[in-house]
Order: sequence, then structure tokens, then C-alpha cells
Amino acid sequence: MDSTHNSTPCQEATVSPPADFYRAESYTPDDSIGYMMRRIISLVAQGVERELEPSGLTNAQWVPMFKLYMGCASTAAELARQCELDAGSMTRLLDRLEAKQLCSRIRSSDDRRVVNLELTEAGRAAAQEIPAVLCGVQNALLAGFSVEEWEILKSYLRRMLDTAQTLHVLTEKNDK
Amino acid sequence: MDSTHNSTPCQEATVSPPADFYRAESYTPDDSIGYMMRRIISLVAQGVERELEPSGLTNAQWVPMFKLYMGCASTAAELARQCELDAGSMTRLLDRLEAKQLCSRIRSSDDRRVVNLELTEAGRAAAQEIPAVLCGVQNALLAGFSVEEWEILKSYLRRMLDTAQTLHVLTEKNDK
DNA sequence: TGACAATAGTTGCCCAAGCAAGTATTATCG
DNA sequence: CGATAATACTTGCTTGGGCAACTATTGTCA
Repeated sequence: MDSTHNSTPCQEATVSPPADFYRAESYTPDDSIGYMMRRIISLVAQGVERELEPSGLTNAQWVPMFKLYMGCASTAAELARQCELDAGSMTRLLDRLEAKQLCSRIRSSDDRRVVNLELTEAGRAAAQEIPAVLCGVQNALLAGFSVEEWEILKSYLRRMLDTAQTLHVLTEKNDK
Repeated sequence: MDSTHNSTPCQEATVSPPADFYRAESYTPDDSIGYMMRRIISLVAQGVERELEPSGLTNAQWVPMFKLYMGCASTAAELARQCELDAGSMTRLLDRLEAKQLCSRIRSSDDRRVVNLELTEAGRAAAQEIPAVLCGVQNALLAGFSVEEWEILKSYLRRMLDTAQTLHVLTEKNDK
């Protein structure tokens, strides 16, 4: 089944072949970068959610709130794209944010399809606290790391993200 | 194993202070290890789910199936603990697995509270494919990495996990 | 202009996870 | 022995995400 992608779509001669570090016969979760990263993310998420609890933001909600606060998006559709989130999920997420009086929907007048989003006063106050919390939790996690190690770690993560974008196995949803 | 950093879990005097790499004033998601790791995990999850689709396993289901296959757990409660999952969620997850004929519940006779779990023939066949898929996706992601870089990456992740366990911010659920 | 496509948003249905309350069973201890 | 605690589920309620179907509106092009 793997033979479907040996056609080298854009003469990608410079792309590295997959590594062969992990082998099915001897696979253990404790050695797996995926498993470890998932646990780390889970811990980070817990920590962030705990610290944001007083401001009324859940783990799912601070992401769009932060994007709105930063001005990365001003409509529901754009926000959904920014958060890599389903449009339907965004609708309901906004329902909950609106119910908490953290943001408000305003139907656009020049394009009556779009809904413009605005943070309320309480919403801005809540969003304002987000970056400090994110920094705090991540700095805590990096205790004992030197600046160099931090940079190396980030470069590794970036390389993996770059690699992922060139990979059919990971990217390709259907047949674009 | 790791001789480089603190190996005295009881003595809190040697614990490193938080780093100060991230600052609230200049925080950007693109530079954030949490954000990058979340995207990587998301891509890994997509890839794994795609490849496991023919065997009928969703992303949420292969974890317990793999644990059962490996013999890490044989009851619902134990499996929930192993997967760090709510008992109620496990009940419904098992409902779905049982509906797909991938595993079966057998009420224990010597302790009538517990439900013993067993993979069906189809369940074992599906579970058997899991490690190869996990290895494939992760190896793909690590294309271009040397063995040394892979080892360094893993050591970083392990250090973060170790740190997290000693941190109140991340661990402490209530005031236990 | 008018058919058609594209876009924005909403809603319904499913899977999925956490929390809380409830039942059944077993363990503990006075 | 009997009250109480602990354990193993189970079920209901809520949040949350993906997918598909639908409406409303706007853009495109013959």
C-alpha cells in the first residue's frame, strides 16, 4: 500500500528517507517520542487550565481567546482556520464564550454572511493573563535547560514539523 | 542512566529553578515548544489514525487495545489507570470496542466487581498491526535525524517529564 | 443577467473525555 | 458479626471535536 507515493510529485530529491530508529518487534511506549510528547503536552495543558481557571477560560477556550486578543482573526471562519478547528465546533465554542460574556458576535453589514467577533471587557481582561501563564508553565518545564539546549530542542521540533509537511503519510487527507 | 542531572527525588534542594526563556511581553506561539509539540502530536495522531482505519481502530481506541495486547492490563479499572483515563470513559470505550467485536467483557467469578477483558481474534489481528504503524509514523517524522540527535531529543523529553513530576504547578490536582 | 460555485455560519449526529452520583461487591476493623 | 470504607464498574450530564447537510449570502463567468 505504500507504493502509492513513490512517484516523487515535485522532484523532491533532497528529502531524507524515513529513519529506522523504531522497530515494530521491539517497540516500547517509554522510548517513543510521540508518547513522551503527548504526556508533556497533557501536563502543560493541565497546568495552564489550572492557572486560567479563575478567569473562566478552559483549555479549549484560551486558544481562540488569545488569537482574538492578538488580532490574528476577527471573524468566526478566520478564527476557526487559525485554531485549525472545525467550523461547527467554533460555532458552539463561541456560544459558550458568549454565554460567559467573554466575547460577542456582531453580524457584518457589508458581508452579511460573516460574523465579526469582539472581546468584551471581561474577555480582554481574561485574555491578557494568557501569555504569562503559558510562559510560566513552559519555563517551569524547562527548568535545568541551558539556552543552547532550549534552542536545540526548538530546532528539532521545527525540523519535525517541516518534515511532516512534506510527508504524504501525515499530511494527505484525501487526494488534494 | 542519566548521570547529568539530579538523581535525588526526595531531596528537593537540588531541583533547578524555572527557566526564563519565555516572557509574557514577547510571547509568540511559533517559538513555543508547547505549541510546536502539540502540532507534531496532532500530525502523528492523524497519520496513525489514517493507517489504522482499515483495522477499525480509532485514535482513542488503539491505545487501550495495544495495552491489552501487550498484557499491561486485563481488567477495565486497570486499563483505565494504564491509559490515564476516566473509568466512565473506559466503560463507554469498551462498549464501542465490544460492539466492533474487538474485545469482550467477562465478569470475574472470584471478584464479582471486576470485569476481565479479552481480545477477540479480530481484536488481536488489529492490535498486532499497531506497533508497525507507530514506528512507521515516528520514523517518518524523524527523517534526517542522526541517532545522536534522536537520543538527545529523547533525553530532553525525559528531563521535562521528570521535571514535571516535581512541579506543583503541573502535578498538584487539588490540595492533596 | 442568470446559472453556478464558493463562502460563512448553523445545526444534527457521532465519538470522546471528565465529573458526579449511584449500585454491587469486597475488604477492614472495632 | 456488623458498620464502614474501599473498589469496580455503570450511567447521566457537560464540554468538546469532526463530519455532513442545510440556509443565506456573495462571487464568477458564459
